Amino acid sequence: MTATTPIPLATLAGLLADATRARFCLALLDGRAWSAGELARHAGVAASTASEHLSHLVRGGLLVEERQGRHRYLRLAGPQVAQLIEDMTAHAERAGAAARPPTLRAASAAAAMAAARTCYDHLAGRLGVAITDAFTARGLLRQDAGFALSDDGLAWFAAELGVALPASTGRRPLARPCLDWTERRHHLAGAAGAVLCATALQRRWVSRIGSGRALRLTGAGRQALSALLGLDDPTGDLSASAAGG
Amino acid sequence: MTATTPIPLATLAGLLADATRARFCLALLDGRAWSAGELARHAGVAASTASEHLSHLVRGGLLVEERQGRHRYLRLAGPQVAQLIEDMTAHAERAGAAARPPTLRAASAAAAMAAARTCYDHLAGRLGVAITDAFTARGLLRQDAGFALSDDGLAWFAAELGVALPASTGRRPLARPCLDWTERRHHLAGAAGAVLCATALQRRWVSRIGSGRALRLTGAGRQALSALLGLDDPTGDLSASAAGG
DNA sequence: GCGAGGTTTCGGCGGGCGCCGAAGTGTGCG
DNA sequence: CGCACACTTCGGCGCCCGCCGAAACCTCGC
Repeated sequence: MTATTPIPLATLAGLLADATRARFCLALLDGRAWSAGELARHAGVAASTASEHLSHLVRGGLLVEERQGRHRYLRLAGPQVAQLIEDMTAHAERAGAAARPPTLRAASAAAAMAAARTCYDHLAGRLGVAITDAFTARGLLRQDAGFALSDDGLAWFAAELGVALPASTGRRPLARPCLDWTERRHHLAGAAGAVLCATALQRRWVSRIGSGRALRLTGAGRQALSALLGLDDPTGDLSASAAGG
Repeated sequence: MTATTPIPLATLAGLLADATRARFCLALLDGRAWSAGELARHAGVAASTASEHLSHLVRGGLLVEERQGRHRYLRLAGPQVAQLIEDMTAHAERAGAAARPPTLRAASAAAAMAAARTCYDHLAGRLGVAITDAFTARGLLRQDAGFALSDDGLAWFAAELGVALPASTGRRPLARPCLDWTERRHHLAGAAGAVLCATALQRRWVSRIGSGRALRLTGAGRQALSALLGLDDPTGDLSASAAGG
């Protein structure tokens, strides 16, 4: 009878408060669509359990589904949802980093993620931060009074990268900061970040490692980043070669 | 024995997934410190229940406590936490706005909140959005390639408002967009937004209504906004005087 | 030092919810 | 047309956790 008002904040948080549902959302942060079965296996639960969770997440507006034959494919509902989950992860990592088992066998996977990965539709990790720093150092991105591309930065996409940025008409900002939870600094997100990431994948500057979010920087990528942004050793591998494990 | 890895995202979300804890955090969004008893009464639970919830939230890093004599005062742990909760509220409102009882008696309180309120330490509601629009229209704020104050905008704070902006050295950005969940558009947040809100309160341009987040625009406030930003009717009251309920 | 009032700890209760396996539905392939 | 497979629905189980009241603890003021 205590039908207290639902509190939308609590309802939304409840969707992410379960470990299995959170695992689903984190997996989907790679921006691609997964089938229900893939997600179930990934999270280590029965298909029936996953099915109910996924319906729950779709109803809550965090995921969208696309049915093809006997498959049900699921994606994050959009960049805003991805941003929210990334933000929450960043906060959670900050708070929980202290009380955590220092290392598990999967440390090598974590190392690959820390070097370079996608963050929904843009670049993250040391690579993403290094690119953002290079943008800032060359005056293409200004972070002193907010976070915005300069006129030079807008021109760079057309003249140097050779791709068109979407018009700023939509609700999505051209540039926005996204907190990198391994580097604990901001990297470039928004429509410009998405264009940059898509271009890098398309031109094989980076390639996906396995089926996850981790990326490998290719030789062509190193050359391109050096030529376009004067960026050498973008993932910090050279200077870190003497670091022990 | 299925000691699945804790999943920090789920842990964080779990803190906000309970209606009572969420109510606490939403109340604390006014940026001030509440005593444990005040929060318990506000949420309608026993003091013992509140006590445990609050310890939980402090342990999780969302709240910080300050003990004075027999009182325990609680605040949000910082602007980042406030931002996260605001973001989640915005998302939740967007998703849940459809299936909601259209109106309850507290509609007048909601109306006051929609007109003008604080959002942790900056201005929100129609007032906050109108000020942000005025900034943009006068070239003080650029939203076309991100979200940043222009050089004119930086000068405005010193020359027109007559207050110093904090150096951009800290981790906190000078300007950032904050999604307004009543207007569904961005308003100005960050250090500049905080300075503006603090100045408005200090100079009595706005005053708090009761003990909540809602604000009333004073006559002095109308004059100041008109003189400084060419902004008339910042809360839309004049044009809305014929709107039925 | 004693009472009043704010806060915390402790049991105990109850509901909600995540889990599974089994059975049911729908799709694709041979 | 029937099997295989992906997914969904349905019961049932068990645990987690939020709730309360009683009692202890602490601080203040007299």
